[in-house]
Amino acid sequence: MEALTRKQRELIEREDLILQAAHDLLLERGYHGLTMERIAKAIEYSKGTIYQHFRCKEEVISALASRYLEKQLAMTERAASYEGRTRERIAAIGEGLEIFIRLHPDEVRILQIIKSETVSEKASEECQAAMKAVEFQAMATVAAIVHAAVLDGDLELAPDTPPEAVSFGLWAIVSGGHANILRDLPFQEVRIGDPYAVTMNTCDILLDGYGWRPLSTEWDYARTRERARWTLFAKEARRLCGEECPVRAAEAR
Amino acid sequence: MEALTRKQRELIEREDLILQAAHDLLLERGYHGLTMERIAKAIEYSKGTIYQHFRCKEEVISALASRYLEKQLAMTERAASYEGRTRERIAAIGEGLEIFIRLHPDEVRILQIIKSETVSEKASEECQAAMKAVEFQAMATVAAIVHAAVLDGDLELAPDTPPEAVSFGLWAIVSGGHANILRDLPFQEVRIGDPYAVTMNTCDILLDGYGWRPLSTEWDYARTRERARWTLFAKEARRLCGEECPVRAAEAR
DNA sequence: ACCTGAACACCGTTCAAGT
DNA sequence: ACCTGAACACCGTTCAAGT
Repeated sequence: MEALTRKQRELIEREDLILQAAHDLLLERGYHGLTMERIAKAIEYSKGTIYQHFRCKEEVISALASRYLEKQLAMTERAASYEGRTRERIAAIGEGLEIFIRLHPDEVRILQIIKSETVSEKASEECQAAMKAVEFQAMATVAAIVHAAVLDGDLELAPDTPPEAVSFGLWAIVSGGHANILRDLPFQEVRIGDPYAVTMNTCDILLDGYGWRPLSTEWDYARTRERARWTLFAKEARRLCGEECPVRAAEAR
Repeated sequence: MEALTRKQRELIEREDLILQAAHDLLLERGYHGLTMERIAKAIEYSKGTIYQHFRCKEEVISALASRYLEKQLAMTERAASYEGRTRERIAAIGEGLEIFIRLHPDEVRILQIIKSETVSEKASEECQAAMKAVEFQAMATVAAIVHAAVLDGDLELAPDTPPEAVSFGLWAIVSGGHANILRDLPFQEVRIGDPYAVTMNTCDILLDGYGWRPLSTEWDYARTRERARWTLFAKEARRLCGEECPVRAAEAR
């Protein structure tokens, strides 16, 4: 329960330096271009020092990924607190995730690097377990809302369908969709102008399929998202956009 | 238009050897355990010889992935030929993909390794373009069925929804779902007994959401899948299962 | 003409020596 | 007590020498 010693603060600071350098290298030069030597040079310490913080290169990347996952989880939980109908809260989470990936495509890309076995095969069990725990937390948050919807009577689930099946489906759409988006396939060629919007829309249609009321034909979830965007994620949203931002519109007046 | 020379046949055969060895190593020892030295030893040629076939290690893996993608595409196209309503053909494709991943989880795992930038960042442009082309072909096959459904009147799409948006959604569910399945998360803990079944069911619900007739409440798509399984994928299905196989059931009589 | 494996460059990881 | 960087092991890639 002590305050941190100067030494401890320095250690934390240095860890931040390492992770920041790793992030930059990973994006500039890719997985193979990220080397311990280059991290060391960037932070002006020797290679050996990095090993006081991390057991191996892959655990550096894992640590980065854990950070981003936690950021993502924080946004999800903030979104889950949206005040409104259960299905609106799901829409708010979707909005949060979309803002996150649009704002930090780099970090999502790093998350995908880490999820591939290429990296995880060398990271320690603890590291991986920690990451999976964060993901499960996010799934649980969504499942709790599904459960609430059932209790509210807004949603009826078949007896063999646990609430987690719904969150599994949403998660598959979002993670699968974003994975494909980041590989920048030529979407325009197939008339998919905005793959983010298509991903969100797919979630809406899925929940319509489940009969989760109010259906997207009876309720304007685009409005819900917009509201969530400016009540819960105003800071992030402002960083993200130009014209469509009410704050700038107000300034223009 | 010549028949292949003996030399050419030998080259092809050796390429098969290399890929087989790479496959085994990748699964036994992972990406970092796959080395050119070990491939060379396995095929009883020297390291240098491998470079007559492939430009670098990552292209060996790419070649493997291309093979598996083509196998997957072949199954998809076979499934697309299912005789029945448009939505049944989609169900048949789902069945084909499920059989594929159940039968060759290793190959799907390798596909995911290759899709991560870790590997693709070092593979050549041609290699990557070839892979993306195969994936797009699969998307196009599905989109064509969606289009046929619209023409049939079984499906109405909003004016801003191209058929590809539907195939994008299905693809996201299947690839996202399977990616999560292969990371073997503790699904039982959240009452998801069979994540494959949940993935397929999510696709059904999505198409219900789109209002693609007949809805899954009006038609028994489990039966459609079963029929597709035994008319189109009998060989694969037999390799896959024990009891539920009609052929064995017939033998038991 | 084709194959080999020594040689090279590079990288992750360790640890004896230095402060 | 902490940091350094030389040293080591290993791997991808090349290419001169061999058949």
